[in-house]
Amino acid sequence: MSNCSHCIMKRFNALKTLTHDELERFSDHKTSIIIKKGENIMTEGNSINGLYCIQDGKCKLTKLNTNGKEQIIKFIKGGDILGHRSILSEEPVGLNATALEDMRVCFIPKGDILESIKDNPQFSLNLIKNISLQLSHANTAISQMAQKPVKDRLAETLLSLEEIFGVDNEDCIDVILTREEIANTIGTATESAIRLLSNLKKDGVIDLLGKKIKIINKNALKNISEGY
Amino acid sequence: MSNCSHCIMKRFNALKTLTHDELERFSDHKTSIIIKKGENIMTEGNSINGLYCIQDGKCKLTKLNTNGKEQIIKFIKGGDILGHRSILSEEPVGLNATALEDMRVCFIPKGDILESIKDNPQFSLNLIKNISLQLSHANTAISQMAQKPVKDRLAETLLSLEEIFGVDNEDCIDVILTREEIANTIGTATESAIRLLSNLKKDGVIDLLGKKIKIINKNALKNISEGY
DNA sequence: TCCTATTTATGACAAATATCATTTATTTTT
DNA sequence: AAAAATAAATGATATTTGTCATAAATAGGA
Repeated sequence: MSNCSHCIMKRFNALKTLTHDELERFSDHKTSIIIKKGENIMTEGNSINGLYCIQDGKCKLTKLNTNGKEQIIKFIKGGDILGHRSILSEEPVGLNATALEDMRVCFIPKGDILESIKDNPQFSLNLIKNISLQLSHANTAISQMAQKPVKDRLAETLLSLEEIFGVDNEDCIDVILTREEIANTIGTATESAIRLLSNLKKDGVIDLLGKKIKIINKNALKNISEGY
Repeated sequence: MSNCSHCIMKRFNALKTLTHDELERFSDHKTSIIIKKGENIMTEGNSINGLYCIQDGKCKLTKLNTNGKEQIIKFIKGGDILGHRSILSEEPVGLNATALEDMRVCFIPKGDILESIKDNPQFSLNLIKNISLQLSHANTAISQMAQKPVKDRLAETLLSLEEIFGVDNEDCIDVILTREEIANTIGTATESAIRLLSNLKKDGVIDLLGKKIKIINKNALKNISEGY
């Protein structure tokens, strides 16, 4: 099994402040998991007893509404970590993490994480910063959901998806989402999302190649996202 | 000037884990401030060099949208703290904190807070829990903004306002908000908020006494907030 | 206390968005 | 490769929500 000391994860996030000894301890206790597309890494309301390091693959963090609708809160990719909020706050997981494609994930038991939090102030500070940043993004999202029309939110979401996942060799946003998932991200009906995507294509702002989306005019998209 | 050791604040929040010595240190360095209705305690984008303890009074945390609209993210009252997120994440303040009425606030310099964070793991853990809880609430808010109609969100907000501020001696929700502020909380036009409030009154679910709002049928309101 | 400014309220209408129905395209299964 | 299932696209229509206009009520200042 691979060793945490050499893992790409430690280039990212809070993990980069871990010492060699801490990484060795993680290595000894970690388990590697394969999550198939559509499966959950974590499930809303469940308790969790460790930290997940995403080696490879993408997932969506969702919340099920009282009306049965799924809201996508955030996207996660290789190099991200999951579960630290729940460990720190000692509360159940608040979101579902569902694989958008097959994933490789490492699980590090809670005990090891807590030990590093106790011993390594820089590590815990970085975890706090991570959560703070998420809160800051969430507040922005509340504001935009509440006050921007669907078209603006779609434009914003497309820009943000390209930001997060980058582009493939055909310059398409490098993530495969159904139209329903896009709708569940911006908070609208699937048909509305489809219609607005078609309009953006007609206006030459984006191109649609099956499920793949290519941003053609990023400036136009930025303007739309700001209501122009 | 009053002493932190005897302050009501230490019954609440993260501050309850502070030692007597820490509180004495806070006492020596703290300043008391009066914030007049309409004034800002903190302003979006500004940096901050301490923690605010709300002794008395209410304020709103808002975000100004690119389209110039104000979104109310959260309400704050006596016993709450402000600014800890910014201190921990070493980032500018993300929200405006504007007094809804005259307020008494204590300011504790950043240095003292950071010292306690370093020395007192329980204190920093409680700060983290506070931020985590806020994140959890924010995610719920995103989901509801995105997927619930305005009427449901209004019902939800009224229940939540009563939860936060309690009721006065006439059983009215104990906070004075303009209709515009209510609209900016649920993310709708002022006229829409007014209309829906009128409807709720007509249906006997709430009563409107000037700016004061009394919840008459809490169950009906709960049902509305869940889409029934 | 009166005057003025702001806030609340309500109607009329316009725009945005959702829902339903149907067709076409794509993916998955057999 | 064909059949079945799922997803995407689009039109028609209903509903929700926003905007503008105006009147009534309330609050704040001279």
